[in-house]
Amino acid sequence: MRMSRYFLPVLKETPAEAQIASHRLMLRAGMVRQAAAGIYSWMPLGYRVLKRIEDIVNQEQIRAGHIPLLMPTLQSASLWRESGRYDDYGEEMLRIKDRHGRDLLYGPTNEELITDIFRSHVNSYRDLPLTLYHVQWKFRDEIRPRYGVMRGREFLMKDGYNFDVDKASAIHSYNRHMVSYLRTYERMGLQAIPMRADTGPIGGDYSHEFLVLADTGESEVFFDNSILELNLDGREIDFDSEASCRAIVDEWTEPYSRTDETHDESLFETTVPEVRRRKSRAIEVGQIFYFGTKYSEPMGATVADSEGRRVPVHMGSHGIGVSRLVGAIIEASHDEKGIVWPEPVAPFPVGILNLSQRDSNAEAVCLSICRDLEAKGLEPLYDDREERAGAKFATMDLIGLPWRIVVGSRGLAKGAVELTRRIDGESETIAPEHAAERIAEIYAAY
RNA sequence: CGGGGCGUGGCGCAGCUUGGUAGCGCGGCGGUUUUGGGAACCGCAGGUCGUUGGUUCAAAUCCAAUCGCCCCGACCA
Repeated sequence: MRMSRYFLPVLKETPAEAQIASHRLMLRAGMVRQAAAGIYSWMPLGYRVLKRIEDIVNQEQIRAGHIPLLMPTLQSASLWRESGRYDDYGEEMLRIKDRHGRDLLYGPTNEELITDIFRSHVNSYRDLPLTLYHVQWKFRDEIRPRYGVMRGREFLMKDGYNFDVDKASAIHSYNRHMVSYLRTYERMGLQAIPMRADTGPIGGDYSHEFLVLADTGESEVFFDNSILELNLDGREIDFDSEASCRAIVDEWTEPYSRTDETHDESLFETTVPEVRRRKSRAIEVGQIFYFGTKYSEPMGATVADSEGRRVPVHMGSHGIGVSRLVGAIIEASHDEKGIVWPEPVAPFPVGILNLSQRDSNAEAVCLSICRDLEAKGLEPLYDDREERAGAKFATMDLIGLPWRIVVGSRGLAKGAVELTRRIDGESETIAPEHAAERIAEIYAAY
């Protein structure tokens, strides 16, 4: 993509409303524009990142055996009256009337809808287990939205729902989700720690939240430092195997890790050696629940078991804050110059800076590198603007592409271009004809 | 919802106390000179001063109402 033809409205100055790094940087990098309090338009660059994250979420869901569908944003109040949550949910739920005076709501979550779908079409234990999910916009009318997309009112969320014939099977679904979530975050370059959580308004017995450490996080967390050493590191996982999922869950839930809601100071002190006790702020980026028959009973979601008896299904729900992750990743990965995208979620894999825009040779070299990259399925962002070097560097640093290739007549005289890594500024000189190959090698690891 | 603050060109702000026909920096457009870390100069364009009503010869400025946004708190993925 030629920057001169792209739409990238970057800001040199910081808009006054931005309080935290991710919000400030998303506005400055032209990723989002606020449309109303807590509601944002996603500009092209931000949209690309959002899609990258959504893609990873989808891939990992499908890998775990979960099935995508798409439910509406607007829902009829009647199902919510059936579950009893129309009144319980409170002011946070945006209520709307249509022209006939019927009560609608902009869904803050989808348990009712999914349960309705399930009960209409699934009747036998033979159809279980089943996990359905979607990635859809939600609305929660927060009293005070803030921190940009980190706590907006409208947000994109992956929410999934598992249906199992009994508790044991539902617990496996719970474990499978935990493992799949760990994989998902790890692929985005994030270290997300599962922590025992309150079940909140959704209800139920089992719940873990996934938290990313960041000074600006809204939660206070307490954990055993040893949990930071855990990683999946691409290990093979059999999501159908209860034992294999449970082993990973055990590994991650063995070290103490809790949010302030569930923190137990004396347990913390007696079970974790002092040198490993850590306290931090963190951002919640996902949560999983097992809630048994909370919705299936009142809503009549039952299946015939192997003896022909109708039993309510055991359910769980699971959420990943897709739009929030964009902010969370920036909180976890930025410096004074701008964003530092991890490769898997970067809006473009590499930026090409032409520092000698009027040198036709430099232009030809840049275009040739672009073609080579595109042939390998990598789309670079080519800064071909009539700008001075400083402005190009500053823009590239701000938008945080993980790699940049600098092409200038000075280097070309020696037959070289410069390849630089955003995170640490480490660079190497390389022949232009090898540049694309080098980038492809780097990205092959992701 | 309680407390505080702010709405002036795309962004950041001054002007308001003490009414007199709107200004600065950045950005944009044209030109010249520049050209490896946010260039310099010249010129130009762009503003119903959030909105409505009131006071006044005259309102960005004073008064009232209203809308929007931000911060602290309670609430939350």
